Amino acid sequence: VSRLSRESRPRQPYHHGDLKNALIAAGVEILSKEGVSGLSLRKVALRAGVSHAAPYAHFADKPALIAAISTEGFERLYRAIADAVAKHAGDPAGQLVAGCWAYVNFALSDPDHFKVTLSGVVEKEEEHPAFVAVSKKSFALVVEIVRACQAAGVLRPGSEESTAVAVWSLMHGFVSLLLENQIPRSVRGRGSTRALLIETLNQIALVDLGAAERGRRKS
Amino acid sequence: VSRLSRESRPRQPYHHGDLKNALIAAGVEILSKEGVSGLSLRKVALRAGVSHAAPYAHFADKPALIAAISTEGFERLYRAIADAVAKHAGDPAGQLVAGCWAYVNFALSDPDHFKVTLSGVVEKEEEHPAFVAVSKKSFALVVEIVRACQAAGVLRPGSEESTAVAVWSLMHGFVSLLLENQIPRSVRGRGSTRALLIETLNQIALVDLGAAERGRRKS
DNA sequence: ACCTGAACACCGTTCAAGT
DNA sequence: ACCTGAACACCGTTCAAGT
Repeated sequence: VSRLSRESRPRQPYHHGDLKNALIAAGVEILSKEGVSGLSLRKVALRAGVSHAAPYAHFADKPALIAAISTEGFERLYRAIADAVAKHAGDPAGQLVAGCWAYVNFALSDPDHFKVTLSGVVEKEEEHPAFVAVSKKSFALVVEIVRACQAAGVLRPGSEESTAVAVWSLMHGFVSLLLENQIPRSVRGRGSTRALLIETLNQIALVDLGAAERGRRKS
Repeated sequence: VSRLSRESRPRQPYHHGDLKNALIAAGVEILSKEGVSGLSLRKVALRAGVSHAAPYAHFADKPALIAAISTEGFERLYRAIADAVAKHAGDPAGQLVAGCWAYVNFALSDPDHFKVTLSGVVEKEEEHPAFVAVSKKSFALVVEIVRACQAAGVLRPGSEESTAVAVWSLMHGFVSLLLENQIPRSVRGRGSTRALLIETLNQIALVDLGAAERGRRKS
């Protein structure tokens, strides 16, 4: 009998379709709502509606689940930047600003997911190929933006990769310091987060990246 | 009798001189050796030679101890940068490079202490005035370096504070990405960490910050 | 293959009690 | 004031057992 009922629902697993992804989704949700200190495997299992030991059928341990959550976050980030780049095709300065703004926006809208994504895996990267893949893809995207900006005279000429490292470092540091409240009120109070971002990017650019925006507002 | 023995060792507390600082030191040690995941209040207490409940006489909870460890780390960082600045008095470009190198060095020599220091406190800063104080002091030091560099034509003119935010962001992002293995091998393999730092700083500087160093090597 | 329930070691925190 | 020991709720992980 049991064999027959199994054959009648051939690919339907035990509990519900896709526990692995349900666990990742539950983890992301808890992270957003309760922060990293509230993220426990037992709570994730409870939210997914399974026993506290069930996750071990899909993840070796807690760090493995966190790696999956990080990968999910990095993919979101990549898509956000890629969308920004697509929306400003043919406008390198616009791509630079929009791409960076997407980075800032992701971090501010879901700080804990961002933090886990960019500083949660650390060791044993080789065990998480999907994470490494999206990380490489993202860096390649930054290199692409930098190349277009260099050709348009928006960024200095020179090694694309070195400049990409500088741009990403500048952005990542800016966002991190923002999240950690390390940017003094005297600076933060001077304008919107977006204005502050552009002011910061202007330190590395050869043109005034805020000019287009201000022009648009005036016209 | 008990009153007499207490008067004979008047300022000698119960167990040993200064448990509060002993707990901080124990925490820093565990952090360096076992990483942030190995840092538990119970282990800290054990290492300091007291019961697991004793820390609560000095710290409200675990976050309070972590805040103290962060403050300690930030003070180390401040001293390292201040030393670098002092050693290169009258040489703004040298101060910039040496100050940034001190930052990188602290992060690489004790990654977990660095990470906890710069992204461990987060909430309720107003409850940790010593942390806020050293953070402000550090930012002021960066502003000072920036001012000297602007006067010497090493960094662009403009708002000192905005430029300081950019310099610190660049540095913090660079170090963070380095620690998280987010800088591709194709870039990291091109030279020493110091050479990579200078290449990154050059993206924001008006002069070649590596020139002095290369000149020194040749002469 | 996928999941449950009991079990173990470890953790943060509280509290009555000791000096 | 400073510290101990017992206690509680929660956690990560393992494992025999169930379907």
